[in-house]
Amino acid sequence: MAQDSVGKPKRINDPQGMRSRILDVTADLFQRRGYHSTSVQDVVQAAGATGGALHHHFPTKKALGLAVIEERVAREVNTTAIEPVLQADRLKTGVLAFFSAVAGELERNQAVTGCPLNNLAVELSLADPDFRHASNAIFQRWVGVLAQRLQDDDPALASRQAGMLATLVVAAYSGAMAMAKASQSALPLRDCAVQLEKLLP
Amino acid sequence: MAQDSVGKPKRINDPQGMRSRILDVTADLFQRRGYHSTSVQDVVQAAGATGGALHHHFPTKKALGLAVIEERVAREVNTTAIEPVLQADRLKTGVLAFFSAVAGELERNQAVTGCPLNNLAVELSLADPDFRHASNAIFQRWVGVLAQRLQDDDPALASRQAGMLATLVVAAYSGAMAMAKASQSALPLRDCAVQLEKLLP
DNA sequence: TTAAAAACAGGATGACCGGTCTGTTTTATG
DNA sequence: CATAAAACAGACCGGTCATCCTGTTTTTAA
Repeated sequence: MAQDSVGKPKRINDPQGMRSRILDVTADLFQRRGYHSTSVQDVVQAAGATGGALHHHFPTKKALGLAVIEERVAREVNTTAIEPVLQADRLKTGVLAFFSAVAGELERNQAVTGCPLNNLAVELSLADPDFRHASNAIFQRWVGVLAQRLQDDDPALASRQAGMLATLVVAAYSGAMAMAKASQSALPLRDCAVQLEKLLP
Repeated sequence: MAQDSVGKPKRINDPQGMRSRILDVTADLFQRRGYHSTSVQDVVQAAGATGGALHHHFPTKKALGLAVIEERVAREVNTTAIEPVLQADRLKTGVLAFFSAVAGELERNQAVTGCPLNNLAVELSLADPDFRHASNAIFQRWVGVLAQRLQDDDPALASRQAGMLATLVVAAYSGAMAMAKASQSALPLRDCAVQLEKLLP
């Protein structure tokens, strides 16, 4: 019952937690509505924060968007698209598992919100060079890792060829997600997976 | 010198021309900046029109966006992506020519603005069901035409298989254009074309 | 010829946007 | 304990946004 003698603080300063929470809810809002349709007010409300707190951690909306891309989108691409592929016995197995996993999740959910990287890259690449570079860096890393894995699987595979194959995998996924978003169906993803299976070594 | 006896009209009413001009400049603005970053003021200025004229032809921004998708984007997909494929001797030839033509144009221009259908589909599919349906209809028609052409080329090809191949072609193109937009390079497009060549019959 | 509708003109409006600003509380530092 | 910096609170502001509104001109149709 008795309070600590120092009294209850009216506020708990948790800079890391606050910043992380803001990034989380912003990434979620961006995913569902996009960058331009999400206002900083929306973020403040959804995060249960204040304008002052938001401005302290992210002085501009652009800084917030950049942080979302570099810290949240990059992380999600890493955990959902890159790591599973690296852990599989072969790239082909991993890629197909990745496509299947995403398609399964889309079918479980009621709405297809698309690929976060693709969504923001398409919306923001021309709006600002910084956004473009941040998006492109993730694409490049993604393709690079897949290409490297292809060469690890088969050392005889030419580097150029591995890069082109990896590019197709990422492009097919991004495009299929755009089509899935428009059709609200996981079918494009599954269709592409079937075809990629025939092409990948 | 002398004016016509009926006098010079202060204004020329050209409803079709005005509507068409508005759609043209709006499609261009959407392509470069996207839907939400384009204001109706921007459209009015770029079209050399007035708020009244714009509101007369398109009472809301949504109506304008819908018309752009249904009349301009659909037309562009048709002329640049569908017709060349139908006119080629085989789908494979047409698809490769299409990829190559787009890549060539990207390399000639200084900026890669992406695929108009993909741009708007990704930005607007979740914003409004009407936008989504309009985008999806174009995707569906595109895939449908390619699949039909595949079956025409080879009557032995299963319908399901043709549909999946067509989906991959469209997805690879859309995704490659997103990557091209982020990297400001036509390379993703060329890479995907090389890989598709190996897969297409 | 005349009435009505269509095609425009252009200003007004209220909501909302991102950014700023001042002030208060908490925490780190010496 | 003292002091400064960091972390947050919350109001405020100028600008922009999409839409609406009232007129005026042109065209159609009767």
